Amino acid sequence: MVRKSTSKETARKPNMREAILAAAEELFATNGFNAVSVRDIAHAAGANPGSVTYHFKTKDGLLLEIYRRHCGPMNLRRSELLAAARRVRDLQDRLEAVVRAYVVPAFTSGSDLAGGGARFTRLRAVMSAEGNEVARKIIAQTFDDTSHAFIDAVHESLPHIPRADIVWRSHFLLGALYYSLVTPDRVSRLSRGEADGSDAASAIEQLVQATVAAFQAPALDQAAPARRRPAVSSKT
Amino acid sequence: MVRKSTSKETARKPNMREAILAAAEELFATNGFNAVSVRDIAHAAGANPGSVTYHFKTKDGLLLEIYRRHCGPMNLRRSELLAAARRVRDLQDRLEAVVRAYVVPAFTSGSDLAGGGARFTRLRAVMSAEGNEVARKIIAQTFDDTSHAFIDAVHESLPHIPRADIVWRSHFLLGALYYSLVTPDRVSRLSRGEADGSDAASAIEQLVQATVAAFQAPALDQAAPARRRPAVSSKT
DNA sequence: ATGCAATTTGTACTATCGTACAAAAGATCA
DNA sequence: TGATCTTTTGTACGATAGTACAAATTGCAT
Repeated sequence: MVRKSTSKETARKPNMREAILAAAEELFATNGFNAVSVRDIAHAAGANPGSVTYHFKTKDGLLLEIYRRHCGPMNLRRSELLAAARRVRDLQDRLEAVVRAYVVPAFTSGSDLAGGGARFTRLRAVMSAEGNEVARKIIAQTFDDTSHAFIDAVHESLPHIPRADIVWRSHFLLGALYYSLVTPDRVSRLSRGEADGSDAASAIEQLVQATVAAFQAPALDQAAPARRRPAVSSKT
Repeated sequence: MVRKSTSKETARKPNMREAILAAAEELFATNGFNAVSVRDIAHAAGANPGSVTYHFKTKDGLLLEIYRRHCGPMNLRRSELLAAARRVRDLQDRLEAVVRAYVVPAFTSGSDLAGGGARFTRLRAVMSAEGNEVARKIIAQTFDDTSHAFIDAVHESLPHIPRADIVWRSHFLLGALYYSLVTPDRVSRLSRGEADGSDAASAIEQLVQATVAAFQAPALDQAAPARRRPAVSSKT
């Protein structure tokens, strides 16, 4: 194949479609859907506004395509890791492996899409916060299966914990995961430089450790504010 | 100046300013900042678009005023509860009280503002996700003191845990808290009706329980070498 | 009632939004 | 090469955005 470049290095355009998708991902993930205009995206991608319409018809269509590209690979990776985690014999180790199978694909690249894992997860976090309709539909029908599989796997390792409690705690996990990707600078700031919020490896380890402990907490067998039962040492 | 507030009917339109603030809060918290127009807000408040300009000058000014009204009372309530929590003698109980002091004001009304606690927290979550500039400035200069006080209080109860770890875990707490307010329906859906995601009391108890356990997890540097970690491929 | 300041209304201006569409440019192959 | 299809460009249109501003209205002290 003969490449004729060396003229413009402003992001070679062998595939303008990809450039638009990448630019849109980044802009949506950092500024939200409505704050970003089609012209912003086109400019960031070095493309013409009309080109966005040509490839994706509408702005919603562009968002839809971003989801379509990532959901498959990420869910595939998750179920592979989850299947491997289920085969871990030690119960304690298995729980950690299960949590890791859920967390790692969200932070790292799922396939050949360059560094797209964390970016796409951040995008999902922002769309979720904005109550984006396009995203809501895709999420419910694409990720609920994965979430149920994850919850079931956790429940297998912790059969004495009610399923509802596990749902709550896995919900907290997703919230923590999202927030870590949305405002990593807050970690750096509050730790006064002792921790780097944008270091994916640290975030994963911290999140896995904290989440495993949270899952292992005693169950809330009563919704009543009648304090805890003496599961762990209590005072008087 | 003599204020004449004899009428008990405070519902109709004695204060259009308040109605606009409440409507803006609700709309921003559910749809994001950019998705809501000044006309939307005015319509929801039963006011004229020009009235918004009159009271708050700009759309940013409106958001600023929302923050101004809530930050004070919420932080006051938090420091009161935190001070009370610090006086709990039993270390285990104290940790739970400290976490509760952080969580409860975020879910419940902080002052006379009707049911505004959860709504304002949801608003903060959405603004954080959108990377809103107005919100970012206020947050950093208003909530960092409270966050540091909270982190210090947790550290007092868990002196053997490195401060950086506590920062991470309290960051996870805030993320979980935000997400619980942003998409409570997900909890109901994934639990197949066994749990009600929009029940504030349940959310608080579940979050407190899970978070206390997460804080009590062993520190990362002592946990890592001791145990064999399940193999999981991760890239940068 | 009368006057005055505070508030609400109605409207208009400019900027920018998403999107459509025709023309230009590039690619592909008989 | 010329024909045909794909992609990019440039421009335009209607809708809606934030905001300004004058006129109309209201609330209160006199």
